[in-house]
Amino acid sequence: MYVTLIRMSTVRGARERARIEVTAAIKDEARRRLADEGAAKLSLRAVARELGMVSSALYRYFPSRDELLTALIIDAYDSLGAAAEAAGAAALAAGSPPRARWTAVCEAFRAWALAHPHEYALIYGSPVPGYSAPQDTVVPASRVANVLIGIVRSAHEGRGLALPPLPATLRAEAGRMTAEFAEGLPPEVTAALVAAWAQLAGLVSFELFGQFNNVVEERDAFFAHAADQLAHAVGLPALGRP
Amino acid sequence: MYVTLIRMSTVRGARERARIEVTAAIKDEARRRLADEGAAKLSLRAVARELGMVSSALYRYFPSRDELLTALIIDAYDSLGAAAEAAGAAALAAGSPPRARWTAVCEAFRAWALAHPHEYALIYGSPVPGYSAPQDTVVPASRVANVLIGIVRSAHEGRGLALPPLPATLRAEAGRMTAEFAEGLPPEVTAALVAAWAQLAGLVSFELFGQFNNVVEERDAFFAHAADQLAHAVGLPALGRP
DNA sequence: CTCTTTCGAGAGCACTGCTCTTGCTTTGGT
DNA sequence: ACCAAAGCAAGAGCAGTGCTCTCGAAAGAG
Repeated sequence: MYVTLIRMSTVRGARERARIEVTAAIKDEARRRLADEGAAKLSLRAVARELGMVSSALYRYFPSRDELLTALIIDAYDSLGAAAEAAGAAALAAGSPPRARWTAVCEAFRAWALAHPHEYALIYGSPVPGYSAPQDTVVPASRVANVLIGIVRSAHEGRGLALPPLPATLRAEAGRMTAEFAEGLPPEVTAALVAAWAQLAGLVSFELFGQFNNVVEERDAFFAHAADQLAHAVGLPALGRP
Repeated sequence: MYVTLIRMSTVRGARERARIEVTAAIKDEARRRLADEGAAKLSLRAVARELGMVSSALYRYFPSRDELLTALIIDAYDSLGAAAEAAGAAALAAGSPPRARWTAVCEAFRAWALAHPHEYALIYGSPVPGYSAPQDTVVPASRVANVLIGIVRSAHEGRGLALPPLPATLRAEAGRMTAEFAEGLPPEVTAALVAAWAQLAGLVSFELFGQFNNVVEERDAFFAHAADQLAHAVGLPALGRP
């Protein structure tokens, strides 16, 4: 059994090695074309042409165009999640207080989105196919959220966060959400956290999708302030008062 | 000149009448197919087929598929804007205080989105074509924002809204935004309002695009609370204290 | 009644996702 | 070392797409 696991993760032969390489090459080329012209115009034939193979050969690696897009979505979630985790870890290593760590992660989120607009659109824009959310995407999708949860949790463990009580209609739901993925947090904080997560994406989406054109000019300063207000909304204490 | 204006708005002859009717029929059928299968799968040929005409004839009415989509986008903005305006006017007529009017408009926004998911995705999701935002869309696009601005402005004129001061980096920008489309509001409120507008869309988008699947179950209660918190963030006083 | 504009129909081009069949190469068991 | 099995690339082909062009008929203007 142990040996089997080892052999599963190692490269068995030239054939499997080639398959891995070709799969990666397809995804790379697809990502390049995605960055150039967006998901709508991503065509399997063009990817195959660019790779010097015929389009039908590509179906040995991805059973359909949607499956290729799903693979790109998972990679995008992982890339964005890694960026958020790195920003959180760096801020933690620098000894920043929770609120500064929160805004650092928000800034990293936005920076990644600005650097990979089409990949961001792929994951946080409108779902391109018949909006199928395969189970493979839920784990990578939760990485960003988990970073934010971790920051708020450490702040709560440190000095205790308090927010106004929830309306009666939301108390059970907030308790359930807390038990499910934010154990230890006050239910009010969990509810605020989930909302802040969506609101963060709303801010970035509006900037990226042109909704802020002719409205917001100083994007950096505007986002920094909005992210700080988001931190306030989840109960993180303001900086300056230790 | 007066006669000319009259004749511009009236129907000149059978030919123009037919053109208007056919144009409307094309948009209706396109909207129907959009609601069924989404913008990605909307095909001119299918629309023409359903209307009993040949695809090339459709190009007499819309020069390209993207132009048809743009027309649908404008209509969607107008429909959503009308829904928001109606909700705001109804709450005003009922004598509701600003904070209740704010949440009423937010609820109307969400209700419209849930009722027209693909049209919502068209305007607030990722831009489908080469992300062209024609100038024709900016006026209808601002209707929702104007309703929210109006509510906050009336609240400010009533008793004066106050929010913590802005960071220095944002003061000039907030002043510019205020002068441009929110005359009379404190700059801090204008900045919070623009952020809240994007955050509102973020909340709705997350629900609609499946990001809340397996996370938020009680969507109605969750959104109601989040919208209320948004009202708090722009400085609207809480209910219960007149 | 003419002449011009407008419109629908059809053919056609270049492209797409996807399937199926045909051979070639690598692999794993005997 | 051999040989069947599996994996693979290539090509042809199907149904569909956006869009262009030409042609004949209908409607409006003079």
